[in-house]
Amino acid sequence: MKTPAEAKKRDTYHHGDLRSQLIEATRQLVEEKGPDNFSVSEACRRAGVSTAAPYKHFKDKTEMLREVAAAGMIRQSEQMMMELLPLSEGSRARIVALGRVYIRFATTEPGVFRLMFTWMGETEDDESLHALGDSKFSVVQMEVAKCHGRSAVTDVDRQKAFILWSFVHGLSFLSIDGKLADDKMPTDLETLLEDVASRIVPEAAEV
Amino acid sequence: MKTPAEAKKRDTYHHGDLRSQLIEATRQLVEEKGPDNFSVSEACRRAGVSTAAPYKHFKDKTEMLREVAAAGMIRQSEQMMMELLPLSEGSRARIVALGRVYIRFATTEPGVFRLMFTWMGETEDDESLHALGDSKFSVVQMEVAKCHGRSAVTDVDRQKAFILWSFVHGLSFLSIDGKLADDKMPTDLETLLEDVASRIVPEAAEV
DNA sequence: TTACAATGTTAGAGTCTCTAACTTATATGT
DNA sequence: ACATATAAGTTAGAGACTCTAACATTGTAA
Repeated sequence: MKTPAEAKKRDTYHHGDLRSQLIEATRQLVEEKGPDNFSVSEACRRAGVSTAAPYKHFKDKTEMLREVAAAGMIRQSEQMMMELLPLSEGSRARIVALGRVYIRFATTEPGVFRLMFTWMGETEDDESLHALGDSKFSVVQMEVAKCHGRSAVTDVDRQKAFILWSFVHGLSFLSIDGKLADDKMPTDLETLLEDVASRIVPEAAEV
Repeated sequence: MKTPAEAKKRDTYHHGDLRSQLIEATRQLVEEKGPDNFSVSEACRRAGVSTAAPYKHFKDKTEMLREVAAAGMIRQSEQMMMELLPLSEGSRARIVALGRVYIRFATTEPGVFRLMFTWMGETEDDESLHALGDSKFSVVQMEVAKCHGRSAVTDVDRQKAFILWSFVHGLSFLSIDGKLADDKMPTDLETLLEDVASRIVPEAAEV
């Protein structure tokens, strides 16, 4: 008598993999409905458990969303590192690549991206999200330093990295808000990134 | 028998100024609790009316928040225009001023600022919010053109304005997320804005 | 194997959004 | 001035949601 739309009923009392499946359901829902319209109930329906089940694994709704946000942070970092691999050290192409991947993540997973920066301003958040963000910033700082042929990061590098980060961060939001539509922008994203990078960091480091 | 904490009871059946007072209560709550934790019920309590009253003035919760967001857009625009007044035409100081006010608004009213860009990505939003944002962008485009001694906006101006906007937009978010704390940034905001502006627009227009 | 810890369940309290039906004040037409 | 329509409140309540309490089932370890 199970409805077709209903998720497969378990034959075992215990789910076996509920925690991670709830996180995945949460991620999907955040993407589909937006971070605001996510409900624990619906995630439970997708995972095929009662609405009380999540509270054996998470303190509350916020903690579930925080898990998704943290996973997003890590996923974005990994993508950035991946893109860096084939590019030669100290080249400006690496700076451009970091920006490109940052924005690609935002446009590919706008819901999660928004979520990642939703609670940033709140005081009660744990440090882990901030730490994950800071580590990404450190990478950019390092790349800027290397573009100048330095192995240690100076204040100038920090400032330049911050400018680049702000630009890319803002561009990401404007993109998912539809401001990067073709009729708004004269040039494409790649040209834009190149343009900005060229104004901040030198062409190549003198070895 | 009225509790002291309770809002003053009306002697008239009709409130008289409910719509605007609900908007103001909403604005305050968005600022105090954040856009996510706002509830219509609490706004009603503040305004001293029943929880059904708002629905005579607004379609739903979203429409109330949208009003606050739109008012924020306008307020921010006004502040930007205000700051522009005493500065001479075509000077780069005007560009810097626009950025400074943009960020000042974000840090002064972080709740409303977040709210303004919360629904931007959603498809069902009406055009008014986008239109308000676009008009601000147009101002920046004009200022960039004037810095180059042009009276009409070219594609180059558009692109430069977009870069500036992205930067300032991202910087605003990073600021309210605590990334602009003293220990993170070597220089102050004003220096940073000057630095960026100098990389995008020329010092002064040749008349 | 027997007790305990982990992980499910149902029931329900409390909150929220929004609608329906009703009530009161205000505005309008003659 | 008076009747009446409309605007703007009210209470009651449906339906959804978060989270807790108490109970049920399963896995694990002494």
